[in-house]
Amino acid sequence: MRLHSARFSIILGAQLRDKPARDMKKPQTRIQEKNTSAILEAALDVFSSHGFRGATLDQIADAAGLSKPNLLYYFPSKEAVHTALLSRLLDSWLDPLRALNPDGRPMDEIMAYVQRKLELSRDFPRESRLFANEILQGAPRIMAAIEGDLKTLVDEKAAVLSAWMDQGRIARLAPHHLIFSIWALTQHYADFDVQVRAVLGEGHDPFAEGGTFLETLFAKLLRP
Amino acid sequence: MRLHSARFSIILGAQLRDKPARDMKKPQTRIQEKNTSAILEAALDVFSSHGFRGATLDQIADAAGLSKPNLLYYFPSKEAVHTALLSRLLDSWLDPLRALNPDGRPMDEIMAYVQRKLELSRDFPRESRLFANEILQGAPRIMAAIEGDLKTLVDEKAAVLSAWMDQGRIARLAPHHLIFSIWALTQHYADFDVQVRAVLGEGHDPFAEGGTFLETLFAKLLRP
DNA sequence: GTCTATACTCTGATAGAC
DNA sequence: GTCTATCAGAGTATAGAC
Repeated sequence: MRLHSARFSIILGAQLRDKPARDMKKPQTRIQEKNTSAILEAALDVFSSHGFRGATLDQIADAAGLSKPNLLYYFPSKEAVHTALLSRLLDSWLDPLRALNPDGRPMDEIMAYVQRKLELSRDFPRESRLFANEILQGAPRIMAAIEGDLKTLVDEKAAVLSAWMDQGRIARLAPHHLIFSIWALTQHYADFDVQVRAVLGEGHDPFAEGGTFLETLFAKLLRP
Repeated sequence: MRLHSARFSIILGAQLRDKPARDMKKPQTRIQEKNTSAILEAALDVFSSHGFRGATLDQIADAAGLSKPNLLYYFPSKEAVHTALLSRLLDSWLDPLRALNPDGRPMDEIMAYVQRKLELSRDFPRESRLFANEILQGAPRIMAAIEGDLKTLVDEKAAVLSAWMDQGRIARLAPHHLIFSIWALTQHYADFDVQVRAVLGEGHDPFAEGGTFLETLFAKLLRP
């Protein structure tokens, strides 16, 4: 499976960076816009590598090139920064699954989904780890969205997969677990990146090799 | 795939609980032994659900039924508690892979490994999350072991898999990535437990369903 | 061995000058 | 809008009584 760095990632990248969030002050001047995104960029770095409680406003402010009170001028609290990041992320995170087309060719659609998810892991590993941190810690700030939008979307797409199975166009499998397996396999390359690289050693491109491997895996798995 | 809660888990459970760690004061009296394991039990709870920095000694001491200074009588620092947990964990964590027998029947050996890993996720989810937290945050306190023991063991077992592939006894695949896929798929059920349960809804047993799904997946994947 | 008291640092957040 | 100064609380760790 060839991962293209092209159109899809660029579009999603723009979404991940620019989509306004609910708890964010609406940017008005150019300076405000610049500072706000500097804060979110820095916060993504810090939250994704230390978790919510492990991250400090000092670290974020430093990385954003602002003073701590100045950061708190843009966001009312640490929690608000985190929420702003998560709410921007979740929506974009679901787009690849939304794009799974019930009228497409089953194999192509699923393979494209796997590929898009792997691209997300490759191009937005910090976002993946931010999400993983949140889930790992019990999803205290995101549970509603998971039980709501996420579950709704997954149920809908699981029904699509199930229909394809009924028609004998792909192998019969538990559709929800098929989706979990795509998440697990693709996100592993982002979330466990340091372990993957350490175990593979020098001279490997985990994402390229992973892409090939996953293409084979799902081809064999889905063949009716 | 039927997950048995029996012998294997009990043995590993004992290891995870009782194996002495390097940075731990050697228990001597019965009281010391009891307090030390109460601390480690409590620390596992807290570290696995909040990460290293997110965990506090207050929480751990409370959960262990001790005062904070008393906790610090048994372990010299927060870091020491964490290290004690991790070093006990890592060794036991690798046992299932060690047990992969080069002289066994390839399919049986790999399936047994998958099953054991899934049992670990089911029976020791906190340990899995402790490990995931550590890797996610860049493995600052465990990198040496990953580049050392873990890599050595994986390389060794990858060679076994590769030999089986050469003999045509299982399908040809990138052996390291095959191992990653087992880790990713089985650990997902522990690490993303709240998401899996929220998406599945009521009335599901994620681990039982996952066991069946993974058995099918690897049967199809490995068939020559 | 265990506790109370406390030292000292870090952290999130606010006040108020400019 | 941005900064310095600062507060109150939480955090790790230690001293010292018992």
